[in-house]
Amino acid sequence: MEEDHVIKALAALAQQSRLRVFRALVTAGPDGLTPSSLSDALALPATSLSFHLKELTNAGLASQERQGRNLIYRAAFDQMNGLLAYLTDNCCQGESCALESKLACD
Amino acid sequence: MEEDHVIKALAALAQQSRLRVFRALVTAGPDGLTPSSLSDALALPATSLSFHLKELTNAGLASQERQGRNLIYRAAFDQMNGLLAYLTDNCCQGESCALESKLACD
DNA sequence: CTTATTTTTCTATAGTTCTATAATCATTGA
DNA sequence: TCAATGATTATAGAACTATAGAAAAATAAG
Repeated sequence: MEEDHVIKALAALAQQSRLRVFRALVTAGPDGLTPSSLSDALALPATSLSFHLKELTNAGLASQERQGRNLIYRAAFDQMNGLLAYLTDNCCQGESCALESKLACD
Repeated sequence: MEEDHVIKALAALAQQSRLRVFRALVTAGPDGLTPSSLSDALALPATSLSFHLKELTNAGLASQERQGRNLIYRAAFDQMNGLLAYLTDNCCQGESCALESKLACD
């Protein structure tokens, strides 16, 4: 993943409502969630939720699909993998991070 | 790591100059770097650099120590570990992330 | 003590983000 | 077509963030 893309993804997650939305999408798994169920679960006004879902989508961390009258949002697991890979590779090589992941595999 | 702390750390990294500064600190390892060497390496004005170092420090991702006339900044590897642990545990459980880390250990 | 060096703080400005309200678009069913 | 439901867009104001130059604080050396 490129630096610009990483920054967008980090910025997308660096906000309480969006981090919660993303966690909810991750927990929901491949089935995804509709805005209305997210709105109920997280007690967010629909209009705020829509704003944040758009941010997550623009950052590539969520995808949108229409099913009839509803939209389904899903976490983009591959993007999240890419983000984590970048952070472990580029921001953790100096010391304990690399060490720990090696240890975890012994 | 708590949600608030995670959000601060993500926000601290979600900016080009700061991500670069942090990467440089990580690469430098336990020796750390002075603001002047960072300023040279990244072509950042001292005043901007100071602002961003402060942000990283406030987020707990860097530490500061004085050595005579110079300051030494170091990456906080433990905090970065905590951040990565939170993201893998809370934002990646649904599907491939957990899977991949398991596979990596086989 | 004075001066030079390193780094931070102050101040001002420009730009971005978040939130809420109101209006609009898209889909379904009567 | 018309109304109802699900969701987004538009807009505006408040709060926050980024940048840069000038001034100030901390330290070391002469």
